[in-house]
Amino acid sequence: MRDRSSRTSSFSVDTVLVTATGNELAVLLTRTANERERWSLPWRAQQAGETFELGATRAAQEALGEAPGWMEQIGAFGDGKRHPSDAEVSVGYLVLVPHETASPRAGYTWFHVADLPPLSPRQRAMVDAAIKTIQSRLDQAPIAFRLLPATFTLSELQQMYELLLGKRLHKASFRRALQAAWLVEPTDEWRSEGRGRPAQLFRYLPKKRRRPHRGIRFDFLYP
Amino acid sequence: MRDRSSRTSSFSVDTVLVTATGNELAVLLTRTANERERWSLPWRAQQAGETFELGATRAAQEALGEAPGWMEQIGAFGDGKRHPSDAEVSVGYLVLVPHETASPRAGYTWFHVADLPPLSPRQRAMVDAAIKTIQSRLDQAPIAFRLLPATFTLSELQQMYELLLGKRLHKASFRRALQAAWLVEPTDEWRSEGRGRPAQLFRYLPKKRRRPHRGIRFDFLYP
DNA sequence: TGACTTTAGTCGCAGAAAGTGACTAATTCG
DNA sequence: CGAATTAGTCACTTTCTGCGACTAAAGTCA
Repeated sequence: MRDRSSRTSSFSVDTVLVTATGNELAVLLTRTANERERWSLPWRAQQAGETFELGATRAAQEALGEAPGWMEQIGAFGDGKRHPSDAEVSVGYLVLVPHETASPRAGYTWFHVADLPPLSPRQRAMVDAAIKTIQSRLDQAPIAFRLLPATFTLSELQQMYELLLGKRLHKASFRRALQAAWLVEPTDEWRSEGRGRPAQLFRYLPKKRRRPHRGIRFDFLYP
Repeated sequence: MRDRSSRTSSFSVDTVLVTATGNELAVLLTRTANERERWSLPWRAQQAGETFELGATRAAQEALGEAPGWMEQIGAFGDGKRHPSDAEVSVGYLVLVPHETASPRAGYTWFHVADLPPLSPRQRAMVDAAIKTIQSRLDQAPIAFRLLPATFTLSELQQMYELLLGKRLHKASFRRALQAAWLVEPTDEWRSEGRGRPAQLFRYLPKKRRRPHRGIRFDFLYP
């Protein structure tokens, strides 16, 4: 009855693993085995009866050696564009990796997003969609915290936001907004980073109460 | 070799057509032909070499008789959940339909989102994702305008936002925010709707210049 | 006709939030 | 010790939002 049980399915799950290195975003790539000199996102042929999430988790785990902390589907990609597999359709996942745990297995390399090698057109579209997703969900999901270690200084957090937003932020304003949102709680640890006054370490505080936020925002990004 | 060549491909494109009727959102459904008494989203088996967008456009066109004005992919759905077709994967599209042009062809019926008939689990998930997409992108894409006719009064626009946001808005604040965003321009037409002072008609003004909007918003929706 | 109702559209104030520069605090370097 | 460096806070100004009260232009009804 199911006449394709012997073949793998005709679609793949691809992962865009993103981390932040210093002052740039980076994406994890691996060399394609069969094709000519090319790089590829970590991907996986979808197994029957396996959820997309599980497939993406496995692909990420294979690349990093550990399970990712945060994942979100960024859509289905196909449209005849080429892909390392012969899959008709690829489901893309954005995976955020804290820099501290960003030690890939052999064969995987981080590339700055501004300086990516050629990818298959379909995977290139996925990377672009992933970056767009990061920026558009920055104020709706704890993205910045998933790119930082479990504890961090407020300066590190601010730098992360500046990287993701692509603009400088004022220190006092940043901290005031952070306080109002109840997003972090202080630990009793401090870190001395060479020069200057030591900084207190904070951790992410998942929000219980939601602010019924004021106003209407007509901040259209599209024309 | 391709032992299913007589069949259509193993994935479908499904459309969640949404309109706003008075004070509720509605989704367009059609009866399934083969299965027992059930309703279904308009869907289409994906043709080789056809983009998802084109497939979604065709499905929408078949249901409405005209091309949709705005569309956005809401993701890939599968995970073993049942679907009217035997497709392993379905790509979902959100399609917005202005109420004025919302006259479906025979066999298609609008259902209020609060009162949907049973759907296949996969399509039910798509509808939920579509509604979520509408609300989360309300300030990033001209969603409200795609649910209204080409010209509209500001009161109609405000009612649309109130419907989509699920809360009342203050008239003066709404209009002030609207002015600041340069989203609409007045026409020289007025509409007298029975009682009361006639209202000026406005049209959507696609934005050229983007405001570099102030501040950081930590308005996390998720915990 | 003229008071009353209904809807459209605007004004201005009070209070909240964001932009900003200057300040204090704690550490390392020389 | 003083200069340099980074962390953290304060206070003032500007901008934005909530909101009530106002004017404007139509219909309704006695």
